[in-house]
Amino acid sequence: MAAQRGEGDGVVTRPGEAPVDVRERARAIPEAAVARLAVYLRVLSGMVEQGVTTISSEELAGAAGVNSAKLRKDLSYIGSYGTRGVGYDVEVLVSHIERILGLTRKHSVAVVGIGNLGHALANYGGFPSRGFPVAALFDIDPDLTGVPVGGIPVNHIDDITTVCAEREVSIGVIATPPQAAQAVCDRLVSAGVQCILNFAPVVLQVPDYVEVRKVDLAVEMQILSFHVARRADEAAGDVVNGIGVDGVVIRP
Amino acid sequence: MAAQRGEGDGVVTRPGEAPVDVRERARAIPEAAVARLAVYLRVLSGMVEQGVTTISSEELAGAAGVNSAKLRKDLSYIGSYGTRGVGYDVEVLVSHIERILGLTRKHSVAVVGIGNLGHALANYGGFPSRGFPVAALFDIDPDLTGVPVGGIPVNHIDDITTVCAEREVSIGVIATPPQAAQAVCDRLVSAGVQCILNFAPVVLQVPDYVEVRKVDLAVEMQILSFHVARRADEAAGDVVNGIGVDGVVIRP
DNA sequence: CCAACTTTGTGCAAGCGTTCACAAGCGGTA
DNA sequence: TACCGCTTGTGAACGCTTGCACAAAGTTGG
Repeated sequence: MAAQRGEGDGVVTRPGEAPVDVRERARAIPEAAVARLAVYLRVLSGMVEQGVTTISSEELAGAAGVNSAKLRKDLSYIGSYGTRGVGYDVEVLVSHIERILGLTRKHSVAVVGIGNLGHALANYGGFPSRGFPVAALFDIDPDLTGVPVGGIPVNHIDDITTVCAEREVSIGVIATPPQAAQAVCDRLVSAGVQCILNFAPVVLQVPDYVEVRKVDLAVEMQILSFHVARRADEAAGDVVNGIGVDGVVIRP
Repeated sequence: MAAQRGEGDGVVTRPGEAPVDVRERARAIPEAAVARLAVYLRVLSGMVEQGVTTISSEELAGAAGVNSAKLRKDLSYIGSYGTRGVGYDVEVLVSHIERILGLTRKHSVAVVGIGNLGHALANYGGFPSRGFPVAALFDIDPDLTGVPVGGIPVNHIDDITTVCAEREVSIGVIATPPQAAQAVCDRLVSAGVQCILNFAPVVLQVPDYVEVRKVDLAVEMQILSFHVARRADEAAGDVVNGIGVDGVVIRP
């Protein structure tokens, strides 16, 4: 445990070759910055297509919807690849972000639960085009077994363990009803899948070494609902109390 | 600006009635806590169905996958509704969280873009059952106009403004291809929609008063990819340096 | 070659959010 | 009633993230 962090151990003490390598760097990147790097990457990919070769932090930040200082700090986590007075070379930046995000390897994806959402995910072009080929589909319904969806035949969930191991699936996507989610998750884990994207509205229990990200539509809606309510209350309440927005007093 | 926060201004100084009301409280709840409240609510709803009447912070925290201290702090933002030595009354907690999240009103939803994802969303049972009735669907394809999806006929996107205003839509969901997203967003905004849930992989430009939340599948996958890569590098690197997981030294 | 201008990379301080630790409060029991 | 054990609610410390502001470093033009 104690040997994991710090700058005085491991890599740095070795004199030869790269002094601070990707691995050491990757470890230090804040989670929040990683999420933004993915956004920058998408924006930059669009730039490449438009033939843009160079971009300043100000421009890129604007396109990504963040503060330029934050953008520069985020990029500084992955190294210094900009040119002062000029900006960043778009292609260089793209390749470095891809490297840091681990996109130089393909990550096979398995989708479990071929309902409405599962269908949408299986057909979603955004996955394969960004290095996430869908390698397997699973459902509990025997009638679906063998039926191709998005070009891939559906397997039965009893075969998750074998098929996932066989096809070297590294990311499992759970799009099942909530009741089935934990059981599916357990199977994925026992198949060696270490990363899970969970669309089912349940809190999954997994071993420490498994990374879970969840997308919960109901939660997203409720957060929006909160803002609607807050706004309505603010408008009503502020006037009632004789105080308008920004503390401006409203005469009765 | 300066009059917005603090405890010595506005509401608190008024002696009568409720001393600190919902409005003032809602404003102070951190965004992160709001997201968790929605999760607590779902867990609690499950508890109600199981007939559980009382629950401790420790139990609820476990079920929601968070630290119990964090849970208590989150609940403290909405008021003190627990009983020391006992725990929380499940139903009381549910009704207070619903009130804070603004779920006492119905929030009509419009889904724009009836492709794979749009279909899935239109048919998603989780929306109406949690107080988010789907009131309108839109697509650019004239062939889809009038066709019912999930019981609701699809309208053409040219009619967004009128239909949304008419049906009092408060939340817009964008499930279009990225190219169309900004234009659709602009229409929703001009229809008076103040909250948007965006599935398109673009950064939307909106006025300050509009709340946007985005769900970006590619970004989620890339974050997972980052963790896969980091883990692989760690394992490889640590062994190369003669140091295994948890700092255990591996003899050569 | 120098000066003026542009843009990066980063030290630092402020702001949030999380976690700890414990006093305060409640129910049960003798 | 007085005590005991349990659980909440919260002040305070800590750590992560953000935003500012500026030195460093590069380019361009003369």
